[in-house]
Amino acid sequence: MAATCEISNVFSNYFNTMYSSEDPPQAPVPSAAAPFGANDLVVTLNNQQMPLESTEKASWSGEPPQLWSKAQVLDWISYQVEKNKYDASTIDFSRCDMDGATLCNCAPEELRLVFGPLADQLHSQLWDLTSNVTDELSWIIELLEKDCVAFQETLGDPGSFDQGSPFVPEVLDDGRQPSPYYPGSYGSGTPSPGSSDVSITGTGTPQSSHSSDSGSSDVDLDPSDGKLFPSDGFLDYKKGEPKHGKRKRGRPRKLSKESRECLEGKKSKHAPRGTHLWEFIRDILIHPELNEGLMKWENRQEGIFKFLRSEAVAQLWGQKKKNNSMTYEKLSRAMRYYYKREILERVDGRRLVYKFGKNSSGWREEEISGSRS
DNA sequence: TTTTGGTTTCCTGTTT
DNA sequence: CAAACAGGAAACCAAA
Repeated sequence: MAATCEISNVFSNYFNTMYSSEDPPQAPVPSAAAPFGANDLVVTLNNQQMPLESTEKASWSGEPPQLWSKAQVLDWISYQVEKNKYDASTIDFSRCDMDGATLCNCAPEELRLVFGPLADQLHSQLWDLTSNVTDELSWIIELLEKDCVAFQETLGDPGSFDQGSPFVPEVLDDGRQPSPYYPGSYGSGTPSPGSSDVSITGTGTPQSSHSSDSGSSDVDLDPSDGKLFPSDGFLDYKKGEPKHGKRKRGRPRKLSKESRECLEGKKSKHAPRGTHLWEFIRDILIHPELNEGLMKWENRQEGIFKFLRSEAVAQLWGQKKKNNSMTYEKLSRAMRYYYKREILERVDGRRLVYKFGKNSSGWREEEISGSRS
């Protein structure tokens, strides 16, 4: 039960944050490659007090603007006004009496008449929302639904998660409690905005040659792939071997009794290449509103960061790769391979702490803001 | 079809 | 003692 609620919260909050955290005033955004204005989030880094509390769901969040009611439109406008510290007295609210569809049809000039200088901001936000919501939404909803089923089935079997459920908040090592929700922002397959645009604007490092593939949309959940977390028990699947024919990637696990249970018909298809692990990590880090409790910067300038909830991050990565047996141990092995490639540098003596290396990109504030202009 | 990059999995040993 | 860290080895898979 707790787990189910947790994951629901995760995604609710994911929506809230993703769809409510639009462009800050200082940076309007041509982020075609940045789904749901992901880059926007970056610049709000220091704005800890978002107008909308992360735990509070905006009426309009998670819904395509075209479907907003008049009330939702007003909510959204109020939110924008507040977020941008805009002087609401200059807005003619009587002219805001429109539903989402009408709002979306407004030309920038019309918006300007009503909203003045805020209009461009609104228009750009609206554009982002309308163009980005759909795919992500369906992807995540599908994931959520399946997760719910799976988790509900899990509840009677507390031991199923040998790593412990990442959705149960842990006490952070700094003594803090993680946010009340599980910020599963990334796992939902954020199409790694930086992996395409940010990487390119980056340092022209070696990986940029293939970052196009890694940056391609990784919203790779084929809607027809209803077997992501099969309702007949992904937990069985997670421990087991895939269906006959193809073996699960990686070194074969030793056959356990759980494995054998899975021999019948559980999916084995792995996610197509998408975001690389380091990009996944980076993207969690550069969305501070979403990753609260998962990871944090130790030193943003130097690219030093720390895992706060290592197993949760690993689970999220596993979700993204459709591999529910991912653990921090395995994730960290992949991280260690990055040392050689200088995507990461060692940080000796500090547990769960890593540092971006010279072959990484897209995490520096300059790069991020640079890619937006 | 083969090669290759990027993991994933497993393992043993070491360090914190 | 548990959790992380290290890094070798082997396997997998998608893309080139």
